[in-house]
Amino acid sequence: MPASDTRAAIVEAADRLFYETGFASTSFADIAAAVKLSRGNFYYHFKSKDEILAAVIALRLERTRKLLAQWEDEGDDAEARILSFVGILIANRTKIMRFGCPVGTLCNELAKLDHAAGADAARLFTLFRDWLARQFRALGHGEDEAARLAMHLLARSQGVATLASSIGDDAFIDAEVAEMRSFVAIHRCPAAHA
Amino acid sequence: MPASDTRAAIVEAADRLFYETGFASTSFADIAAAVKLSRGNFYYHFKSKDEILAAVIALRLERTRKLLAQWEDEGDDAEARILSFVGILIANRTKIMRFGCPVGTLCNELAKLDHAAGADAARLFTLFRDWLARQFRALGHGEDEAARLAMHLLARSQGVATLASSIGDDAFIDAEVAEMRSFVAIHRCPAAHA
DNA sequence: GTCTATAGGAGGATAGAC
DNA sequence: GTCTATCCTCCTATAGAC
Repeated sequence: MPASDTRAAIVEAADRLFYETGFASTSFADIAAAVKLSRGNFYYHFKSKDEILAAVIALRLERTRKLLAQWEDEGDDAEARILSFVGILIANRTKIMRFGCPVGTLCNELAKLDHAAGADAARLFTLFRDWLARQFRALGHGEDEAARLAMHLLARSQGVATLASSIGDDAFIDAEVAEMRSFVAIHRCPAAHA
Repeated sequence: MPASDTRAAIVEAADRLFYETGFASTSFADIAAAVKLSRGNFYYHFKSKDEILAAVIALRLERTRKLLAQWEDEGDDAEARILSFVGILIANRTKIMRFGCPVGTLCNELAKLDHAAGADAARLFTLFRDWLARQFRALGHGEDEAARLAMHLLARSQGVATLASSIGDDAFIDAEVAEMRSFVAIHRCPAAHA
């Protein structure tokens, strides 16, 4: 197999394992086993665990950018685009209920490890934040208000993910998503709530 | 030193370390060093890491019950009591910005480890949830609505904690707490938003 | 109740054959 | 590019002296 394919398979497996079992608790042996590679050969592709983490974060950043670009294309208007964001709680509900949000849980873990990559992982959040802020701007909100609304929506989706995976109440996600949708509807027109 | 004192010191140190560096990343040696105890002696008090975790969760449950009872005593009315809950984001802001919420991050970690104690840790959440629900009931809300409002407020505080520790924007906490306070004010009277 | 010493194993990382 | 073999460190856990 070409090196780039093996490398991609490693990053893919690490991405999944870091999400499902955590960064600290995932060993080289776990990743090697997932891609059916010997531990020794592993180091031909990655010199350290931090290097794999960097690659995983880079992969997630790239995928997030593509996802946001896709929502940008598909959404008829800014409101529809924001609702695409809200919808990931429903689309990914099964995994979220088991493992929480991939972004939030990784950031939490890296913060506790005092890991240098924590700042890079947080860029996943700012990607969503800035994109959401642009959508609220498009709805007619001022710059500061749009930024606030973006952070607010991001925080709410995070809270839902954490509680859903902790308490595991299925109806809770539906209720919160419904509330978030009406929140978006209310903020469709800046004049309506000023 | 009596065994109970040493034991209490161990649980105290483990509580802090599990919060600040995570459960999986905290070793026996770390805890032993924190209480200035040899690793060997450690096993006189606790047979396994899971036993310490159980003790830490029990300690947190006990402290949470006391905290809720205190808020119950101090708050003049249900609204004031709910605002005590909202206020922990301000009171603990420094630690939250560095390590997130002690409850949420522990539950996240145990979920990924598929650890049996995850259910016990989640009881920390349900303690807050049930207490909040009772306060909303006291404000005149129906049982289902009170439960929903409780989960909603819990989710929002979780989201704020996660984003605050990830992105680290200081003004964000203030803004969100202000919004939560007005949310509570709006739901002071069920008739006002029915 | 506390210590030192140590067993046994897992994890990160490297060397060198093929 | 992939393998096996190996080193070293750190961790959980135990044994036994004091």
